[in-house]
Amino acid sequence: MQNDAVLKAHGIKPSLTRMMIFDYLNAAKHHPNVEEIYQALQPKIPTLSKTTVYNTLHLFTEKRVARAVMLKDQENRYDLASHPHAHFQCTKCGKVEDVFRLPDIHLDQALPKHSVHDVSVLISGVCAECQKDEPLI
Amino acid sequence: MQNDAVLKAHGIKPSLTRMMIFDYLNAAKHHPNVEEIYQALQPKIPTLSKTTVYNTLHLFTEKRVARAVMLKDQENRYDLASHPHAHFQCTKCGKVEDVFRLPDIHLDQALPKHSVHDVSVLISGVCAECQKDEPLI
DNA sequence: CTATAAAATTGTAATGATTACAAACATTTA
DNA sequence: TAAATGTTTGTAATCATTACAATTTTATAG
Repeated sequence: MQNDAVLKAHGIKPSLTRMMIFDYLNAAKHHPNVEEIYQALQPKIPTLSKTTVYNTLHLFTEKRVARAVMLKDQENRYDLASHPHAHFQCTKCGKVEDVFRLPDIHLDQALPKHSVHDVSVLISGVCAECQKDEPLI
Repeated sequence: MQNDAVLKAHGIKPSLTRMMIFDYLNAAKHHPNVEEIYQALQPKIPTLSKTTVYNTLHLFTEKRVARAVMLKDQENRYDLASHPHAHFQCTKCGKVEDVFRLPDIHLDQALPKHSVHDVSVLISGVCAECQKDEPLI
C-alpha cells in the first residue's frame, strides 16, 4: 500500500507535510522525537513549524497511524518496586488501574545478551466506566 | 519488615524525610507524581522542598526501592503503529532497541470489561555493549 | 471562475515538569 | 571540637509541550 493510501485509509487527508512526516517515521529505525523530525524535514520544507509536527503526530496517534513510545525520558509517576504489575490507562478519562495476573514475560530468548532489570507494561484503551457513556462507533 | 529496614536493606540511610516519602508511596494506591507527594507531605514537613522529593525519588529509583511508572502524560517519541514490538532501553547509555519475538500478552482474562487499544512494553536494563565496559558489581 | 467555508499550517507566548547548582543544615567520624 | 560527609533547601535555568490566534492553503458552492 502506498503511503498516501495508508493515510487515507485512516481518515487522514494526505497533505505533503503529513506524507513527509509519515515517510520519515516509516524510514526511521530508531524512535525519533519531535525535535529530530523537525530538524530532518525543515531543510526540505523550509516553512515547516514545530507546531505542525506536534499537530501531525497527535493526529497520527489519534487515528492510530503512529503510536507514542513509552520511554523513561520524563518519568513522573512512581510506584514502590515491590509489587510488579502492569498499568491500564483509559484514553477517555485518564484513570490508571493496576493490572495483576499478567502472564510472565520470558525475555531470556529475546534478549540473551542483555541484563534485564525491569519490565514496564502499559495497556491503553477505554475503561469499563467510559464504555457505558460512549455509544458504539 | 519495617520501613526503615527496607531502606537500609537497599543501602539508603533512613532519614525522616525519606521514611515519610516511602510511607506515602507505600500507602498510595494510585501512582502519585512529585507534586502530589509534595502537597501531601509539606504540611507535615513544613520545610520540605520539591527538590528533595525529586532527589529522594531518584535515589529510590536508583536503589530499586521505587520505580517510575510509564504513562502517556508526556509522550515524546513515536513509532509507526504497524509493527507492534517492545522496547529495550539501556540505563547506562540510553540507547533504545526494538525487541520482537515477544510472547503475546493475553489480556482478555485480566481485563474482561475493558476495551484494549494498545500494549506498550518497555524493558530496562544494561545492554550487551555496556556490560563489557562495566565490571561485575 | 470567484466567493465562501473549511482545513492545514505557522509563529509567538505561556505552561509546567524537571534539572542544575550552590548554600544551608545536619550527622557522622577523627 | 573540628573536619568531612551526607542531606535538604531555594532559586534560577532548561526544555518539551500546549494554547491560541493569525495566516495560508484547499475544497466547495454559486
